[in-house]
Amino acid sequence: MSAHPYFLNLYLRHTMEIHDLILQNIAKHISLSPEEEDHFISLLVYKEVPKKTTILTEDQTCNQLSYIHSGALRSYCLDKNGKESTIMFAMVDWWLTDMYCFLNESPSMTFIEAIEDSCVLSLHKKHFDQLFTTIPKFERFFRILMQNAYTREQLRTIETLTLDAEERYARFINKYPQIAGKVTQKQIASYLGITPEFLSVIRKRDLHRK
Amino acid sequence: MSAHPYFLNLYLRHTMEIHDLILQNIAKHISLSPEEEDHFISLLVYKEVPKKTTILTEDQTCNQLSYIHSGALRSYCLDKNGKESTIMFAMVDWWLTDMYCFLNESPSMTFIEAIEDSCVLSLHKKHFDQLFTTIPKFERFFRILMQNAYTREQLRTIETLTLDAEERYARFINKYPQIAGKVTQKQIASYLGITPEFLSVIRKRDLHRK
DNA sequence: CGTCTATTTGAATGTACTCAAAAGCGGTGG
DNA sequence: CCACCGCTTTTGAGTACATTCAAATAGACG
Repeated sequence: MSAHPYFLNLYLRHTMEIHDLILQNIAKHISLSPEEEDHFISLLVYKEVPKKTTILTEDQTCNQLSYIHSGALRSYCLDKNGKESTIMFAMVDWWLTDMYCFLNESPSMTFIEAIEDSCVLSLHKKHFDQLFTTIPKFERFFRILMQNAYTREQLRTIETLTLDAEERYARFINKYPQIAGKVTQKQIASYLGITPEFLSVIRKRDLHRK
Repeated sequence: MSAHPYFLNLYLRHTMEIHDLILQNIAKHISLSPEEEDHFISLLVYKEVPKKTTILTEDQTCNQLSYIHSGALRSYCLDKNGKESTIMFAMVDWWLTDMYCFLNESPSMTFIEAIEDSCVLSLHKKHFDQLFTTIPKFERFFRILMQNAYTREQLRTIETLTLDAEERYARFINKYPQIAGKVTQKQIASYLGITPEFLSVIRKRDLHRK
C-alpha cells in the first residue's frame, strides 16, 4: 500500500506521524500554531487507494480535495467517443481534485484513479470552506496553491500551442521523469493529446537520433 | 480613448469615479472598509493604452497586474519560427498579466497588447506582495481570482484534448461572443491553435451547414 | 500457463498545414 | 473623397503530421 519499500515504511512510522508530510507541505507557505495544526488535521480523512481504484467517477459530486501522502494518481475525462484524455498526473506531496466541480459542487466530468497503491488525506468541501473562517491563514496557502496550479496549466496551454508532439513528449519526460517511469505510454499519449501508436513512432525516432 | 461613446463617458464621469468599477469587482468577493478602499486605490496606476500598443514585451520584467477598466487586451507569445499564439483575451473587468513572470519576477516570455483603445489600473508586484500584509482579506480575493483562472485554463486544456478545431471554434464563439466581435480571425486562429487559412475553411463549412 | 492489455509496426486515410495568389477591408494622405 | 497601401481573409493545390485500422509481439498479472 505504499510507494516506499517495506522497511522504509516501518522506519517512517517510528520517526514521524502520518500527518507530518502534509504539515510540512503547508509549512512551506504559512506557519500554523500547534492548535491550528491539530484542528486542520482533525478535518482530514485518511484513505488507502489501491492501484487502479478510483476516488472519483463521472457524475459523482466531487466534494473532496486530496493530498497525496504516498503513491500517485491521475485524473482523466472521456470524450463523446469514449476516448480517454489525461488531465493531470499527481505524485506524492501534490493536491488533487476535479477543481471546477469541487468549487462549484457540481457533478464531476472526470475520473480520478490511483496509478499505484496510494494513500491520500482528503479535505471535504464543507471543511475547505469553513477553514477560511476558522484559520484565515489558509486563504494564503490555497492562494499560492491555486497560483501554482494556474501557471502550470497555462504553461501546458502554451506548449500545446507552440510545440509539436515530439517536442511536447521530450519536455514531458524532462519535467516529470518520476511520472514517466510509473505510467503507461498510453496514458502519456492521452496527456499529450496524441495516439499511443504515434507516441510509439516518436519514441523509435528518438532512439535512432541518439 | 474609451470603449464608450463620448457622451456616455461624460455621463459616467458625473455619476461614478474611475475606481468604482474595480471596487465593485473586488466587492464581489470581499468587503473593504472605506479606509481599506482608499489604501488599495492609492496603489493603483491608471494608464491609457491606445489600440495596438503594448504594456508588456518579451524579456521585459513583468511587474504589473492590470485590471481592465475599459477596452480589451490580449496576451500572446512567439514560437521559434516567430508564429504568434494567443494565450488569452481579456475584456473589461478582467485582470491580466503574464502570471508566471509576475509571480517569479522573471523576464516575460509574452506580449500584452491592446485590441482596442483601453484603460487599465495597474498594481505593482511590490504592492501586490505588501497588500497581503496590510489587508489580509486580499488573500481571499486573489485566491478566488486564481481559482477561477485555474479552472478556466484547465477547461481549455480539456477542450483542446477532446475537441477538433471546428468544435473548439464553435465553443469559443459561444463562450466569448463579445471577444469574437472585436478581434481578427487571425487572432482567434492563434488562440485555437490553428492557421487563419484553416479557420477560414471552417467558417465556410459552418455557413453551408445552416 | 493462459489471458488481457500495452506496445510495435505498417498501410491507408484524414485533418490540418504550407505556399501562393487573389480578393476584401480599413486606414491614411494627397 | 478617392486612391493607395498594408494587412486580413479567402481559395486552391500540394504536402505533412498524425490518426485509424489491423495484425503481430511483448509484458503484466492472476
